[in-house]
Amino acid sequence: MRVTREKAAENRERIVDAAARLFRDKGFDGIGVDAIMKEAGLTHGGFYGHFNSKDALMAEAIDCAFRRNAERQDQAGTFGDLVSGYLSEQHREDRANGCALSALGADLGRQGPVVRKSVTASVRRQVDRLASLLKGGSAAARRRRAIGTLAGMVGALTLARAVDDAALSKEILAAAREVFAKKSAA
Amino acid sequence: MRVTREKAAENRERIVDAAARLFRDKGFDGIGVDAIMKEAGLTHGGFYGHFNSKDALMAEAIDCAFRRNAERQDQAGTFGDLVSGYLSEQHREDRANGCALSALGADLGRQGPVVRKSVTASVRRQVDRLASLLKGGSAAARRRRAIGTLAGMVGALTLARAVDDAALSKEILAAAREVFAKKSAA
DNA sequence: TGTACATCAGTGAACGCGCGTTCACTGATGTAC
DNA sequence: TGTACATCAGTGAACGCGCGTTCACTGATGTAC
Repeated sequence: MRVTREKAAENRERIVDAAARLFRDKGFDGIGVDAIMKEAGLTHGGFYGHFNSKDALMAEAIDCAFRRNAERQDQAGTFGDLVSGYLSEQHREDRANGCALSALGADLGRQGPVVRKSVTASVRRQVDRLASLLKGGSAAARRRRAIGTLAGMVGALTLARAVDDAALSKEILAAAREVFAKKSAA
Repeated sequence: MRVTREKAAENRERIVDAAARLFRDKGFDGIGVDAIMKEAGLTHGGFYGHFNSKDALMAEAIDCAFRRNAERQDQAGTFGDLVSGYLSEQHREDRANGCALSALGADLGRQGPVVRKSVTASVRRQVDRLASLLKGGSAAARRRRAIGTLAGMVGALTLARAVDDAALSKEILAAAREVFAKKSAA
């Protein structure tokens, strides 16, 4: 049953959107084309009318995830707000809509060139954004501190999610907020 | 062909050892029982004489990986040495023998209770170790800084491996060393 | 505007491969005498 | 110490399932007149 071109384009978007969430939630290997299509309200057979492969979807999905998060961060005000929001328990619980770097972590380094390129662009963007919110010190020092902060954010969230003890998880986030979100001198 | 009990125990160790390296290198889903057994010099059929499931091996393998790294770190001298070593390009290249937290990252949070428990114990141990190497400030402040440092280490290595640009990867490690390895006041 | 036909988005069955797991078998080891 | 038998670590074929991918088909949309 053919649908309008408009509707088809909307379906495509829904697939990418579902994939962006499901990949972050379950990992690239934790979710199949079948489940993604079902989540998008379609059947799996139509998948290859929209994408060449699961890999191609992974690339688009991660791009989508990065774009969404970038838009959201554009709203967050200060350096401290951005870092604290990232290191919140809410973000820890919401892998599906959170930062793709911490949701997919080490697996990103094992992906193909298209995904890696997207990751690299996103890391650059996030470093620039953090650096732009810092004051004081040389530009080089601000950039160094931005990199360290991004690393701390990604690492702390990863650890807070990996650990099976609620108190320790909470402590990790709180300590990281203390260390990274404070506007101490650069 | 039966082998001596001694040889069988040694074979078991070789399986765990191979798994510990291969899982870190390729990810839990990136390597199969077949390949692990081959790496250990055996055929896949014998696997279930040693382990109940691939999951059971994952738990033992990650435990083994953590133990090895803990032993190695017992030798590293100062706080700065430990952090700099972790944030070295050599460590970045050697996923298979490096830190399991950064090698498996977000996937750890999706594992079963046995793996998670092992991860939690390792995180605790590493935080304690880092805190014990810090001087100055209250015990609580040292612990906070230890947590922040561990997060920064894991995050920076993850990012350095995820990025596809050699210069940026190098810069991330260098910046993280600058931010985290320096013995600035707590 | 209406009709006839071509197009093509989506469906659902099927394919093929990889992988975790099982099993009958082998033959060297371990044990009982 | 030597012999006979039971045990069991490892082998390799096979099973079954899931998953990425393909394909013939459907029927509504888009287009040509």
